[in-house]
Amino acid sequence: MIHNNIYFQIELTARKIRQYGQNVLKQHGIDITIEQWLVLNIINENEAINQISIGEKLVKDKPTISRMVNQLNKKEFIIKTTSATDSRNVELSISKKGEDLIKKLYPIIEEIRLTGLSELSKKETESIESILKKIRNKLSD
Amino acid sequence: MIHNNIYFQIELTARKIRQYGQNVLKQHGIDITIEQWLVLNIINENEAINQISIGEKLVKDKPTISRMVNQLNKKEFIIKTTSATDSRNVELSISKKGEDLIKKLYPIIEEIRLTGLSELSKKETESIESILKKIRNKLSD
DNA sequence: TAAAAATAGTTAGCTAAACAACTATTTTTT
DNA sequence: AAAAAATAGTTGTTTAGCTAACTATTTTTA
Repeated sequence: MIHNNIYFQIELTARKIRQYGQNVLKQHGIDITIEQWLVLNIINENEAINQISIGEKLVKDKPTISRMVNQLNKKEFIIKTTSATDSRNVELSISKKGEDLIKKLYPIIEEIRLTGLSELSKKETESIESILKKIRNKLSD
Repeated sequence: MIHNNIYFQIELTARKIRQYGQNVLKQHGIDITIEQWLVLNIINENEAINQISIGEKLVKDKPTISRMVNQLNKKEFIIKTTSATDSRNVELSISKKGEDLIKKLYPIIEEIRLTGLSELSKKETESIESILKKIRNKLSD
């Protein structure tokens, strides 16, 4: 049966995590998706980063990052300018509004993380990390 | 850092699995998505099933199933009729063309499964299953 | 039995993932 | 210096997931 399939369980768990997280953000009245938060957080931690670098960190392709960055820009959480030294690159930085959101979000994101992971022992944490990595490695050979 | 986050790793692994699987299907020249295959397989194993039941098995909502079923119908892999006893329900069954595809797909799907999971020990398999379940349960409280 | 509630399915609108094709620069090669 | 290749980003298309709103039946209940 399908439910015994590990692939299915991984995908299902990923969906549940996203659903749960999105729901908590909604309850707090926050207009951002989990994925957009990941991007915003990276921009906050890396001054003048470009989109390719964000893609490398999140393992996502150029169009996906491009669209998410444009969402964040439209919502005025970030500032997007063209690099003065290489006009192919954009330089992304966080806005005041973005900083405020980040501050508001930190405890909420932490709450989301703790909710799902709080009861995992150190051993279980290490175990799932290594098994997931093993699966990814086999699929990348 | 983001890569140490278990949620991120689960989501990343789910994406890798889908990418890898989709790629193998493409290499075999097969015009179906992984998700559509899951639906097709359930229809193959459950005569006259309706869409709600498929949704329950795959833990997906009505619109998602509706669209996937319509794709399969358009590609003529299934036959979709209205139930004679309750016209709210559809009755889905596999077509000859769908049966042929299923037969062709079984070894390919098995190959995809084996590729990622072959080096997991029985203990690792049980371990990841129980940890993923634990996470899902905590998120559903 | 008539009204209300539940059920099955569809449609619309949004985000994200993946791919291909494209523009516009910058760098490398010859 | 001119041509070719590489790089950064955007746009278009398709599929899937999610929510909300909708139609059309069937079942419940008052």
